[in-house]
Amino acid sequence: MEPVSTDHVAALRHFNRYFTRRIGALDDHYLGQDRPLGEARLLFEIGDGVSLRALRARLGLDAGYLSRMAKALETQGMVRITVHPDDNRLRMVELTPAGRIELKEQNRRANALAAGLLAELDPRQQEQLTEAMATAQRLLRLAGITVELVDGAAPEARACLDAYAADIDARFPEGFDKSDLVRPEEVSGDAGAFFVAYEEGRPVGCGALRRLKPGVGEIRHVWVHPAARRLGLARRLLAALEGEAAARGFDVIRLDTHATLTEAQAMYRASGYTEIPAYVDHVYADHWFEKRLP
Amino acid sequence: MEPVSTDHVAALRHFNRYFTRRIGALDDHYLGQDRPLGEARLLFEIGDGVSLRALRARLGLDAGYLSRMAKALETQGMVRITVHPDDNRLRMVELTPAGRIELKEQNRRANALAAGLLAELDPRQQEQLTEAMATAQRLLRLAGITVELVDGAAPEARACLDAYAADIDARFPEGFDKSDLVRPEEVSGDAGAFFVAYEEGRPVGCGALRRLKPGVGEIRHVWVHPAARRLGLARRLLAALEGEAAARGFDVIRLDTHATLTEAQAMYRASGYTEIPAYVDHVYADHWFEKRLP
DNA sequence: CGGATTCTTTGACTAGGGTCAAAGAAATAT
DNA sequence: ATATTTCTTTGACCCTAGTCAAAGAATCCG
Repeated sequence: MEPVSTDHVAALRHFNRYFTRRIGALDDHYLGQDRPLGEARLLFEIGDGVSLRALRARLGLDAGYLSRMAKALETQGMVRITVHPDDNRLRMVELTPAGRIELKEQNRRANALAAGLLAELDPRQQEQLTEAMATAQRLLRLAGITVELVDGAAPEARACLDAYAADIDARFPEGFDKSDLVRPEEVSGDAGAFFVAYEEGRPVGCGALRRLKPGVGEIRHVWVHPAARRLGLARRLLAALEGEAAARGFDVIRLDTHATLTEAQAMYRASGYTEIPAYVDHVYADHWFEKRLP
Repeated sequence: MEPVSTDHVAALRHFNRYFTRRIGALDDHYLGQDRPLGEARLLFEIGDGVSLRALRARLGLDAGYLSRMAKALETQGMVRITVHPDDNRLRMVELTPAGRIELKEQNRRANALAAGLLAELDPRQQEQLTEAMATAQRLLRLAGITVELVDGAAPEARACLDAYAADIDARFPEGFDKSDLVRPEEVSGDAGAFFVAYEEGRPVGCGALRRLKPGVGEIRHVWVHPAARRLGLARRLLAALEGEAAARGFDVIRLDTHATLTEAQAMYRASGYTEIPAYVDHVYADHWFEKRLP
C-alpha cells in the first residue's frame, strides 16, 4: 500500500463526477432509447447463442428477472429462445436477424454520439484525448489488480501455470514441457510461495518463489495474462516475490529466463538483477540473473 | 467540424464503458449507502441555503418529486425548510448540523474509496493518472463547448462584454471604461459579427468582429471566462472570427491589445498575426497586430 | 432406481425514481 | 382590483429494476 495524497484523491473524484455526468449519462440515454436499460444491456450481451445460465452468471442477475426479460425480448422479436440440445433444462438465447439489426442501430447511435463529441476537436486534440484516456485506463486497471499469496496447489495457481505453460510453449521454438513447472509442494508453506494477481476476481498473473539452498531463493514462472500485459503488473509480482523472499530471510534471489523473452530480461535488469553464469541446469534457460536483497 | 477517425470513437467508447463500470458504479454505491440515490444527490446539492426553485432548475427535477424528497430529508432531520423572507411562495432549504455531518461522512466514504483505489499505485503512477485525467477532462470540456454567432444586442453578448470589462478593469493598471466596448449595432448584421462560446448552455467566452474600413476587419473583445481558460477556447473563437471575416470578403484583420495581456499577444503571434504600428487610437491599446487572410 | 441438484418459470411483492394534473397561496402585470 | 403567472404541495399514477419463494422439469450421483 502506497501513501495517497489528497490531491490525487480529489483529482480522481473530480474527474469521476465530471465524466459520469457528461459522458456516462449520455451513454445510458442512447442505450435505453426505446427499450428499458436492462433489456438493452441484455441484448448487448447476447452474442451468438448463450445459455440463460451463462448470462445469469456473467451479469449476476436474478433467475426470475432474467427469465422475464428474455421473454420480453422474445415477444419483441429480438431473440429466439430454444432448448439446449444436450440438456433440456437449459435455455439457449440467440439474436434474431431483427435483433442483430437493432443492435447495430444501437451501436451506430452510440458511435454517432461519440463522433459528434470528438468532432469539435482538431485531429491533434483527438489524438491527445485518446492517449490520455488510454493512460488513465491502464493505470486504473493496474490499480484494480491485487496480488495475493495463495497455496501452490490452489486451482487458480495451477490454472495460471497451465496458461503460462501453453503461452511459452507457443513462444519457444523448442516448445515447453509441463514437467518443468514447479510442483505445488515446492511453492507452498515453508518451502516457498506462490502469488496470484487478480483482476475483478479473475486470475491474470502469477509468480513463484522457492528455496534453492539456504539463504538463496529462486523466482520462477512470472507470468501475466496477455490481456493484462503492459500495465506494469510483472513488476508488481516481482516486488511481491522479493518482499516475500526478504521476509523469509533470503539474501540472494536468482532466476533464469529464455533468450526469446527479451522484455522479461529488460525488466529484470531494470529491477536490479545482474546476469550470472548458469546456477542450475534448466532445459529452457539460457540466461541467468541474480539480485542481492538489501 | 473536424473529421473523426473510428479509432478515436472506439477509444472513447471503450474508455467510457470501462470507466462507468469500474468507477461510476462504485460511486453510486457509496452515495446511496443508507439513503436513496435521489435524496443523497439532493443532500449534496444543498449547500448553504438554496431555494427549491433553484434546485429544480439546477437538477432538472419534477416539482412534485423534489417537494417530496425535500420533505423526506426534513423528517430525517437532515435539512430545514423555511419560507423565503422576500417571497412567500419560495421555500428555502438548508442543511441542519446533522445534515452537515452526514454530508461529511458521505464525503469521507467517497474519499476512502478513491484513496483505496489509488493506494495500489506507486506515487509516480498516481501522478501520471492524475495528469492523464486532467488532460482528458480538459479536452472533453473543450469538445463540449460550441461557438455560435449571436446578435450583438443579445443578452448573452452583453453579459459576456460586461464580464470582459470587469475582468480587464481589474487587470489594467489604469482600469477600463465600458464606453470603449463595441456598440451592439457595430457587431450585428452587415456591420459585424459577435460570437459567443457556450458550455452546457452557459456563455463562457466571446469575440467580436467589426468592419474597420473596406476590406479590413477588426477583431475585438476576445474573452474567455476564467473557469474556461487554458482549454484552447480563445483559439477557437479566433478561428470562428477569422472564418467570418473571410466569408465577408475582408483581406486583412487587425486587432489591438494591451501590454499586460501577454498570453493574448503570444496567441496572436502563434496564430499568424504580425505586429504593426498603431492603426487606431484606442485608449487601452499599446500593441497592434494584423493578419492577411489567404 | 431414488434422492439430490440444477435450471427455469411463475406469482407475489417491494422500492426507487419519476410524471401529471389539480389546487392553493403569493406575487406580478395591467 | 383583477387577471395572470409563479411556486409549491398533494394525490394518483406508471415503469423499471429487482427480490424471494414455490414449483415443475431434467439431469446427476450413488
